[in-house]
Amino acid sequence: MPTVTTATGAPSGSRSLPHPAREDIRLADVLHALADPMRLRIVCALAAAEGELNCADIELPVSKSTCTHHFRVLREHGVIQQIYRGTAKMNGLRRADLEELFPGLIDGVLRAAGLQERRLGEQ
Amino acid sequence: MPTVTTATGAPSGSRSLPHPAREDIRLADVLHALADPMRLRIVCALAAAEGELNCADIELPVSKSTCTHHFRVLREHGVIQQIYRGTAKMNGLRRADLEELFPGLIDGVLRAAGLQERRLGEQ
DNA sequence: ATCGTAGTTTGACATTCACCGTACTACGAC
DNA sequence: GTCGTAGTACGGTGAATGTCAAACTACGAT
Repeated sequence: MPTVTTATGAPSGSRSLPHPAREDIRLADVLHALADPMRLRIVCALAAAEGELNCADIELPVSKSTCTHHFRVLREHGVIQQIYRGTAKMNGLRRADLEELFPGLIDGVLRAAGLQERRLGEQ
Repeated sequence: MPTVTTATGAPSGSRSLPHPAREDIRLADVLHALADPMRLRIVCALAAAEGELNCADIELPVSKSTCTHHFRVLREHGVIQQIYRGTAKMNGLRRADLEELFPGLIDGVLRAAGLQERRLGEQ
């Protein structure tokens, strides 16, 4: 048998990743996704790099599988979008969708994260 | 032996509740505290009522003990402050502290919650 | 002193979470 | 084809979470 069939029947060769539609994104889910230091770092890094980053560009003090886990949480809760680009997986903030649903929220969180880092770093 | 001694040695008759100092409040903790539909409702209610509310003023579809739990999470993570006033326990948002640490954050969350409620309610 | 009201505490339970290591898959380059 | 690299999937572990019911405590009113 070929090794190609995926459980979901999705075509192999264009690995697709499920993203919630904009209208299915919930505030509590977004907050939950952001309520983890690791994921907060990821989101800050994505925001800082205006464009897309691959997973390895953000070095985190956790294992590869844990890293995958955090990126998936962010994607499934609607905070980032991920697409395969060759062998890499590029990640980007869903700024437009989040801004439309919860205007100002992400910027507020990012700003708060920056302020806290400065405060704790210099103390 | 009298029944009055509390485990912590706190004087009975002025039941005291531990609150984190402002500088100990962490963004991830605040987001985590807000990342629950029940607690979001509590916070919205407290924000709407400019002053203090006792626990029972916010009716939630959960048991009394679960309610206690959620209020404690909010307090221990620095989102609300609670004080005993006779037989009632009054709750208030720690607006000033949060505003100083994370300016605009709470308002952003509250606004997002309002927008989402309107969006989901009318659809 | 007794009672009702408001909220706590405890213990339990099912679920979820963050984390890991190992085995695996998909892709590009050689 | 074969190999290396990037990331996934699986299985597991210990801790935290949201929930409840039942017994309890503190306070004010009667």
